[in-house]
Amino acid sequence: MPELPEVEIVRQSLNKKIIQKSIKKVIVRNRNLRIKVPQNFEKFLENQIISDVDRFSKYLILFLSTGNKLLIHLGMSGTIHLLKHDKKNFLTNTSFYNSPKLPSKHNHIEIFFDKFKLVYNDPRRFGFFEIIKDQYSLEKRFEKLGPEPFNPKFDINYIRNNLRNKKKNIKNFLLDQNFVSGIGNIYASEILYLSKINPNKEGKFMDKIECKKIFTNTKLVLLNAIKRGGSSIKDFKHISGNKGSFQKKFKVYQREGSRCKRKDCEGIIQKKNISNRSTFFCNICQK
DNA sequence: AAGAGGCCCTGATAGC
DNA sequence: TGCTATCAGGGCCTCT
Repeated sequence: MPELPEVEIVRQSLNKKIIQKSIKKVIVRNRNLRIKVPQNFEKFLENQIISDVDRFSKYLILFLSTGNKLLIHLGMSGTIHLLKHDKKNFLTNTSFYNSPKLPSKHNHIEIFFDKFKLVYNDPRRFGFFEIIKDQYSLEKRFEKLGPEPFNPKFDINYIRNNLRNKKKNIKNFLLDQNFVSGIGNIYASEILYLSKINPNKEGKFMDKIECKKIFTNTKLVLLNAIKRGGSSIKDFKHISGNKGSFQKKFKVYQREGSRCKRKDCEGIIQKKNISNRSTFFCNICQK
């Protein structure tokens, strides 16, 4: 589900609600996430105050008063919800408000604050919660990841130098988190459409102008998605249950068989598997 | 070493 | 109705 824009929307909404709040209680119902939730996970969180909520790429980072950090990844199907809880009973975990928007299954982790609780729901369990001890370990954790598209390091020369002599196609480059981090399967197709570049184009055949388009449109697509509250394809995104609207702006994603949206183009949007991920592109204007 | 493919997991949907 | 197959927004590991 969540690419950089969706995770950024979650960060913003969490930031408003949980900063300076104290964690009263943590309940883990299923430890078998992508990374096993350790037995002592709860003790790292209980009685901690959240000092900040940050994001890198598709990762959320909650800063705790001890200096520990809680790293959260939503995987494919993870969602975070904030719900009121019955204060009298929350320690016994019996009587809760149940938001109609919150699925009844797969609520793996619940973090209780004074007046509400954070619920992590994730049917496929590709997401994870991980305690990171300090800033150094955090940097270590991310050291192999490439820069975000907004990082000045991600410039035209960086792109050109990485693509040079490479057989790997540009779609796979955009999905490669060690090259640039934060782009996922939806926005990769959208970026290539805006750039008029065929997703199968090999890195070594990308000229300077095309690299410049990648540089510009990567930021453009992600920023527009953030502005619109992200894309809600299947699940809801926001902690409130509200949906983003960027999916209405998709030029190619899930539009196979439809006409290309460029005024002067007669093309039809194609769907093709590239490295087992569905890829959408115009058969005429993406060269 | 680079790059392709398998795999982790559940649920929704399509087709028979 | 109830099977089976396919696909889904991610990323790590293995194999060639």
